Amino acid sequence: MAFCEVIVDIVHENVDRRFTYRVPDGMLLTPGMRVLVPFGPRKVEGYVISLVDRCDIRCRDVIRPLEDYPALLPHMMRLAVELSRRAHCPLAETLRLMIPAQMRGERVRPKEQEIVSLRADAHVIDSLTAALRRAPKQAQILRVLSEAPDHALPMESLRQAVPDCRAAVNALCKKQMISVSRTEVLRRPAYTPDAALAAEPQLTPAQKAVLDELHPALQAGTGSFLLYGVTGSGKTEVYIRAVQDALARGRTAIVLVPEIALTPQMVDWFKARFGQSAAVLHSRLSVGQRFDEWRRIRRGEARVVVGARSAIFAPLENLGIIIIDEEHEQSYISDRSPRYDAREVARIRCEGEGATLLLASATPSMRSFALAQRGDLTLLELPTRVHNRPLPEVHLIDMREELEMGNHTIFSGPLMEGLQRCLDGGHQAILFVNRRGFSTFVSCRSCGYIVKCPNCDVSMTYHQDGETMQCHYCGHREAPPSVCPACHSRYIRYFGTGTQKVEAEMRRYFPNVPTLRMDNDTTRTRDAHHEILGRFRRQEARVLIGTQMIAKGLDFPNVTLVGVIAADATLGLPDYRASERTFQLITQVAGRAGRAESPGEVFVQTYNPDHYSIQSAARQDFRAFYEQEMQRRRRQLFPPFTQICRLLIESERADALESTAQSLAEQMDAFMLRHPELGRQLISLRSLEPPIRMIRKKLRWQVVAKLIDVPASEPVVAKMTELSRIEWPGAQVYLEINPSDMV
DNA sequence: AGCACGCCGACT
DNA sequence: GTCGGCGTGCTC
Repeated sequence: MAFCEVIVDIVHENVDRRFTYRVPDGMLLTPGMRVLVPFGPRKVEGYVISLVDRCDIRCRDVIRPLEDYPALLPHMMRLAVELSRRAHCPLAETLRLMIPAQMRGERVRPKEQEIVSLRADAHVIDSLTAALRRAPKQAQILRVLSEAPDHALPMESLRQAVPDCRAAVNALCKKQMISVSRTEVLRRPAYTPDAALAAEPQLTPAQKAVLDELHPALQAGTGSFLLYGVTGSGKTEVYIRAVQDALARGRTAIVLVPEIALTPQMVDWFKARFGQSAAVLHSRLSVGQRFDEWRRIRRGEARVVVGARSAIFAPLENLGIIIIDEEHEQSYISDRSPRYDAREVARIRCEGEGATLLLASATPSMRSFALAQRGDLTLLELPTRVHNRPLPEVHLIDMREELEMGNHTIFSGPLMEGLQRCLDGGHQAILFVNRRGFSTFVSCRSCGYIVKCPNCDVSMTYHQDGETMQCHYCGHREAPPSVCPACHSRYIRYFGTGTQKVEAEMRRYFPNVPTLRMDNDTTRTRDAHHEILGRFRRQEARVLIGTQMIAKGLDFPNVTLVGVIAADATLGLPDYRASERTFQLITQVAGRAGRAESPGEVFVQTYNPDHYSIQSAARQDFRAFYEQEMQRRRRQLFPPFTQICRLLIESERADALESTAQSLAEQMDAFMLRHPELGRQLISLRSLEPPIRMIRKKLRWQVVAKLIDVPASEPVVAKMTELSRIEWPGAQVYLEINPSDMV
């Protein structure tokens, strides 16, 4: 008798264990296969964990396998187990990460196509067609098929060549002259090969040196590296060569990039270099395309996977290397449950599968660089740009001085002059602004009243198009008031700068210069991203104005000027990483300038010209920034020296909010009291109001624990995880670990 | 998570 | 007398 142990696809503690089912005679099951099983009164999907040959209790039969192959490879199952252990979540939750979401519930299936093929030999066709004088359709079909490659055509194409051929096809089938078979077709994303992209550039000595260090590690299937390469230093070519190295030894590779950097140009480029063996997973694929790419990987047909965060779960075997580009990006942390950090998953996969890990960035994260300093990662460097092109010259502009000199516009004198020079020289410019919209707040000059969103505790942003105020948290819109709701004065004014205002000011000072704006508002539609960048590349506009999304990865050879309108906008956020983010943003955006022959110039406008993150970004001096920031983190007990865990509570009702918060704080206190040995792991435990007290009509509160870093503090995190998973009456509780902001 | 079983209020 | 409220408990 054969039995199998199954994890049912239900995410709940109560059923987070193995259930044993009988494998009916003749049913072929292996571990990793997905099955349909009876579960109480209903049928649920499940994952076969193992096969066993005896079972003590009476058990029910597996209904059927969902696929005829194991969707989960053994090492992927081990990965799911490890992740569920670390995240304190049910195994079903992490098993779900290992397959395309649509595969569950059979919401996506393989696509099949009817293929019509000729059964007779080619040389008998002529005589046959002659015999079919009275059946011209049949004759035509035979002729078309005999001219087709392999004497076969998809039914669809045949129908195009020979309209209304159904009856004739059936007749020929009966005569056994042709046959119709069903074959699976892969839905592949459209791609037109571009020979120009396929060229192999000559490696610089620095690139060669980096690859020489990677080579032995790849050979041994070990090693974790941090590649610190300045903007424009040719990191991508290093990735490609390292992947080629892995493929050459029969192994496979994953290249993770931030979704925002997965532009069509980038996709085309990887396909040009790796052809059919590359699978590209990005958010613009259809459900079917994603599923088919996944299966191509699963079958070993694709051996290089280029994709965003979730591609870290690509079902590759024989993994040789994982490369994570723009390693510092927050987008590698999943915002949905189960929360995972793709960089952590990569580390686990590399260790478990004997692969090399390569993290890379021009602005490494504090955490990774600290690991490199400690020797847990091997530091590799590309300190100069390719072809010895200089890093752009950065001018820091003190906007307080501009104000004193009577300049009340958003452009400083030096930026204006620089823009004029750049445009006169026939070049292009990028202006970076941190906020979308026109003005960041609407306020009364006589009483100081600030218009707030009725659903959220935040100020409304004025948008020029449509003359509305918008809430960037809940999307609420309303018309701006003409008189102050508080004091009835008519002195309502708009303050702060967004992308729309910069666009308007550009029109005012440079009326004949075409501009493009790229922010959340102009990239709503499917291909808007691609389209805007395409137009800028074709020089249809001279100036590109945009938010974060233009800061990274873009490579426009004709851009010689980059302007940062308000460099300190990110500094004021309630986020221990605010300085880090500011440094990264300025450095990355500055890196967009002077990437080809003409040198670049960068203008950074700020009200805090003395701040170390702005100072070191202006000098493009990562190490100086790193040293200062690490000192501050150590002094103020912030990550990576500690771990911040926050229980965020949301509720429509103040009483439910309060009672939940109180109960959470009490339970944490009680837990700490019960475990005195954990006392020294806890730096602080506080229950306090967050900076934004309401979002979408939901009141908010937080219980924040500051802990000495893992693993000793793990039981505290486990307790907080447990508390966050409880159903709280009238309130939602979310656990965040080292949250990206504390609003 | 779902769904059944089970024990108390307002209705044909 | 029944229909239905949602509390508790189980699912191989």
